[in-house]
Amino acid sequence: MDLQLLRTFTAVARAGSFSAAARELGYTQSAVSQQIAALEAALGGVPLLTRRPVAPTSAGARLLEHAEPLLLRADAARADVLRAAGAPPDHLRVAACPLALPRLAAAVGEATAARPRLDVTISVAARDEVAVDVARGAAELGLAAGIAAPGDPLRLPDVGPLRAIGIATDAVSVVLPADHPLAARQGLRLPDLADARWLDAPAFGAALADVRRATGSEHLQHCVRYQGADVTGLLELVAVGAGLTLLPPWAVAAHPGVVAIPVTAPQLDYRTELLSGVGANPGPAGQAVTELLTAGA
Amino acid sequence: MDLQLLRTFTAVARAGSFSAAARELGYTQSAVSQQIAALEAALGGVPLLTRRPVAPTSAGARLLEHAEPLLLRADAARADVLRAAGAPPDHLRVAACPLALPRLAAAVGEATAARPRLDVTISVAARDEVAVDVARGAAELGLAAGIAAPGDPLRLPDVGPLRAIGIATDAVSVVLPADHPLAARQGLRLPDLADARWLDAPAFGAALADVRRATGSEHLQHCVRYQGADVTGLLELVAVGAGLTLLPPWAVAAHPGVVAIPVTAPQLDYRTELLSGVGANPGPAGQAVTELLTAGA
DNA sequence: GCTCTTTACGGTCTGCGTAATCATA
DNA sequence: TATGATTACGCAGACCGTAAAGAGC
Repeated sequence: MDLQLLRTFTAVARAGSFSAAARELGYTQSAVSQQIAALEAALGGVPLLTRRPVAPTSAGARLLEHAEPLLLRADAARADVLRAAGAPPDHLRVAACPLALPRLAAAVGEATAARPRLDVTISVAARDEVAVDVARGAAELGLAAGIAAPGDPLRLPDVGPLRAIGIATDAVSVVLPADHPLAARQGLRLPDLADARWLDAPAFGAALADVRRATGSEHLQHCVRYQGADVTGLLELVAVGAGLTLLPPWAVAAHPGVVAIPVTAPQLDYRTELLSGVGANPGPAGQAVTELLTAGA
Repeated sequence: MDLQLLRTFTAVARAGSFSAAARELGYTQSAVSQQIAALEAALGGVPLLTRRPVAPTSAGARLLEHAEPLLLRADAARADVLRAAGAPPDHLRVAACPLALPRLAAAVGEATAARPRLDVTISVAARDEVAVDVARGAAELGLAAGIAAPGDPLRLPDVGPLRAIGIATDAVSVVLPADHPLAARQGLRLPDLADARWLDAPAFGAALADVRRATGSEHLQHCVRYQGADVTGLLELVAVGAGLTLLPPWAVAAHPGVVAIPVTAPQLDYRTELLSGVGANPGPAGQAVTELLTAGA
């Protein structure tokens, strides 16, 4: 199974058209048609796509599920090899979850004070995207944050070997609208909130899967998904009753309309990890930032 | 990056010789040499192997770490597609961890009583191998067992989408030699045992990584690794002081020379999960066994 | 000097593009 | 009928095997 065929297959499935995928990939229609035929032949003649309309068959859907991680890992492998062989970069790129930014800002500020010529790009992304960026070499360092049981590492997508160092753990609070019946409590047990509506906020490490594990509720509620990276927006959604979320209390501060109640059970940490390539040399700037970030831990 | 080149690369690295790898793969020496050269060229001209002696460079070592999971996932993808398209098999193959065998035996026994023509192959493997076997299609069903925090799923190697259903949780005990100073205790806290020698017994879901997470000890002791699938052998090792291990108390029974002390902290479950392909139809036999196994949960 | 890898070269096969054909809305 | 996928065909490049050359112990 050639990865190039897989790439073409995903493009066709995504575009819903051979011709559109061909344009996207710089092939002719004919070439794409032949590649799909070759892929189907290589897989025992199983049809992967229905034609007209073009849509994945059930077998094709299964393949699609595998394709993205496969291509991602292939990219990660290439990036890893190039990192191991190449010279350390002079420009530092850091991908970070929104709630890791204060710590990152502190470290970068200190580093720039020490070495004025520092050249850093910071990009904000959800936890999984941070891991992906580091794995693909789009960033030298990553700061991922999210909810984990005490002592557990974050559950990052499997993008191959990554070095992950825990640099901080904060407490976890439930963020509720101020007029919520439980808003006056001193502490809350998550299993008691298993039936609540939860916001799905992957950028803040409070993705639905995390919440479900923490609350122990099997069925996941239909809920609002917040793709933004801005805490204020998330808190606004909580304030208007779109759902609850889990955050470290300092992130809520004194936002009007919401309150943060400590979680008493189960024991949870809001954990921040520093991600980097296993064999990578992040360069002098990356080294400096790494040391500053890990020093606090 | 062609997967075939990667396969050849791993063979060369494993064999430590171009010619040996060529014989193994059915190529000529020359073809292997050209494939390696092509792979190095595709990766920006980075040398992946030193020649004479043939050994991976640091970049090659990074690639090797990616290669196995990549090839594994590719196999899993192929198996998944074929499962989705093919007819359900009439022969049922089950891969199971040793400590899941009693439950499996009960279910298979009941199933064979109901349908005498049942055709089942059972193979015993470590937890990770069970997951790999199911993913690659070498088994229709898998029974994986191991230690997890309450509510957490087992930490299986990422081999793509697998359906995992928890079918049982048992208590966890520390298995100690009978003459151990702590052998008379009623219960034990694992953090107090962080400095103990632990056996590394991956087949029993007590791999070192699990133990380290459970005990909270960062440094992993040099220890004895037990690759066997036989509980008696493992208990013998404990009896002679080779190290401790974590098992459900029923597995220890009345084995001479060892005692099982319940773990009081942290909270741990010995969890058994039933694994199957996501879109797979396990066939009538698999269906029957699945129902019997999940009925108890 | 011997073993093992690399390079050179020729044949075959794959894979893409052009263009014609076919199927479907 | 028009859009879009498939098939036919020719050519360029990839890939493997044979054989000669080169490199390291």
